[in-house]
Amino acid sequence: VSRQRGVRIEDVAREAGVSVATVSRVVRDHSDVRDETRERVQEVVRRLGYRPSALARALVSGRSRMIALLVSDIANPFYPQLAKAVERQALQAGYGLVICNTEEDAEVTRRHVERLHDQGIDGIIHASVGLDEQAVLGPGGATPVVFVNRRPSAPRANYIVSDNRAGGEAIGRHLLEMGRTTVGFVAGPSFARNGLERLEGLRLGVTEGPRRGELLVKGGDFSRESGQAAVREWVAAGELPAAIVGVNDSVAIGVMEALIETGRVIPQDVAVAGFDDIYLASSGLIGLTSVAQDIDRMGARAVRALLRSISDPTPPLRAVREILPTRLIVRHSTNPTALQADAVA
Amino acid sequence: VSRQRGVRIEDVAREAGVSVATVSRVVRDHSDVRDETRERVQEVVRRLGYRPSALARALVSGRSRMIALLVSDIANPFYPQLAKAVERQALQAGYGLVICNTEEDAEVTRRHVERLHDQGIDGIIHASVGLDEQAVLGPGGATPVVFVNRRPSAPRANYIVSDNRAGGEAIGRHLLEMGRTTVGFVAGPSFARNGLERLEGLRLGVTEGPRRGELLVKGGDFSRESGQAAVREWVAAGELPAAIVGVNDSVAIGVMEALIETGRVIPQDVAVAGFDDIYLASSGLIGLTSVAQDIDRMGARAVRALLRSISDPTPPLRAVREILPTRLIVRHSTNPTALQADAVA
DNA sequence: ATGAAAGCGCTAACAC
DNA sequence: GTGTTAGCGCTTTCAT
Repeated sequence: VSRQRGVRIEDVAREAGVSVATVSRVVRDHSDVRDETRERVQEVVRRLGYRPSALARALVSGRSRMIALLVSDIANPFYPQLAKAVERQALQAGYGLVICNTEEDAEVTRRHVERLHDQGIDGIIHASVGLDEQAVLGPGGATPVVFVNRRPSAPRANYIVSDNRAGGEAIGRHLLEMGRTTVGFVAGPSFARNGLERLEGLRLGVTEGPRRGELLVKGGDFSRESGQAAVREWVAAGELPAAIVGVNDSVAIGVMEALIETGRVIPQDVAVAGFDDIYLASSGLIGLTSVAQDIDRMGARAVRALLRSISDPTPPLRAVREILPTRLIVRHSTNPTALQADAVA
Repeated sequence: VSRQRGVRIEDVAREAGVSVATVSRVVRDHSDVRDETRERVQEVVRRLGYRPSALARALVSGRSRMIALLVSDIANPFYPQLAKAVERQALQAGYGLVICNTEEDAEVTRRHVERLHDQGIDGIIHASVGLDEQAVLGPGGATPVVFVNRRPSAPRANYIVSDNRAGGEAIGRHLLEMGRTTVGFVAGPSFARNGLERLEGLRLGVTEGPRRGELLVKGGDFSRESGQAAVREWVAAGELPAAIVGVNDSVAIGVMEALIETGRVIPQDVAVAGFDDIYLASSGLIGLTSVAQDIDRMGARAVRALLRSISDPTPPLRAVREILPTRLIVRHSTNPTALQADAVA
């Protein structure tokens, strides 16, 4: 009936002349096994090529050693980098990683979470929480969740996010320094807190600093298209700002595209900046000024925090709440004299 | 001892006044259940919020309803798109998807495959087979594998790839038509068959057509950096071709970067083209001529083929071998008169 | 230090 | 149609 009639623990036990309990102890590095016995068992394990069934282990132990990463859209260049960081850290801790696309849809998230729960997932890292916060926090109540990238609204939830506010402020001040007094912001959807925080910071930088500027905001999502659309609307209305900031680099690239298309020169006519510092931002073809996040650190810390709350079943007294520093990378799109490739400010 | 003391099938059975077997039949939509009984059980299932444990099911049935997608590097923009296509199709069939980064490293692949096997994975789609072909085909011998994107060397393996040869040929002919007679190709690693096929096709298009050109080849990998390096070497040697083709779009973008950096104008001085037609190729900032693959179809077919060979344990008489058509998308990087955004040739 | 035995939650014969 | 039962492969008390 079974499909993978491989070597079972029982086979090892028989061959080594010990009980299954002893074999189990050996393969799990449990102490309380005489060295001689241990070596004999290990030899048999090697010889027979025994591999414990993760399935059976998970069933009996209640731990699958699998965690999940939820992202809105893996095709958004920011997420693959995060995914790699998370995978690396997870594998190192002996955990497998499942990546799920939520498509910013609470129902899709709910289905994923349900399936993951059925599969005995040990924990979830959600990088794109939005309308689906309840879907991930609610049902599998017991399953630990750590939010990254976007801050959740639940008061006791764990999160590790970047200092988007400081990043926005840095961009704002930088733009003023470059002599731009009207600054446009192409925002993200209102359910994404990182976008709101970026706007908040930008507003601070533009309107509260020693020099003052004016801030124009247009709604959008995280796509190139919404960057293009915003520019076209501004152009049509005859009120194109002297600088435009996208809620992320994709949007900023869309902004650049539409500007070029309408004959503007970047940055002479309009300066452009974004957030995330995706790999392509540094390309000589684009040279986009951007606020870089420490993705590796975010991923690594998230995994650590998650594994901690998995192994410690008691609800911790205080939730994990970390805000990682960001740094502004100034490139050609805001400063024509910036080094072609990479100038760190 | 157990962690998720949820509702068990036994609870449902007791509450509904039937045996666990009957409940099992109902939740699996098995026939041979009286309508009245079925409804009563369903009501209890709903009321108690019973969800079958995928773990227990997998253990006893030998099917985890999980498949894996292996890619060399999820940060390469081609793969996320493929991953989405595969995920969509898998979910629709009731399967979960695990994505693993092989880093082009056979040992990494081996570890992934081992872990997946331990977890009872039902099948594997490998999108980046290279030196790790044995690692994925060998040990879990029983686990079905379908290769996509890169063709495997094993004679009886299943694969679904694009017609890279035809794509290369199309680029070659197009470049000759645009008056370029010396064409450079920045190749991929020799273990990646898609790269070899692209070169083969390009050679055909450049040297065998009605018009003749000269082909120069430089080694590289699939990264932007190798595109840059190739250009720099050609420049240093004073033998920069009139057109350069990258083994993929990332390489082509690297080529463009280095050309710009050395003061060349694209396409007047040097025309550039690539493969994959990643999302960014169509950007007005880049406008890269590229050979597009039908990624959605590739993903969908791969999943279907995989699920077929999962459900039919008998080794099929003939392996699945499909070659999907590609199409050349001409943009500004080879044809200055091409429409800014998207011109399909 | 080691073994025996009781499950983990479910499916699949096989009986009725 | 429905119930009984024997596992799937392992971990984990509890004895010894």
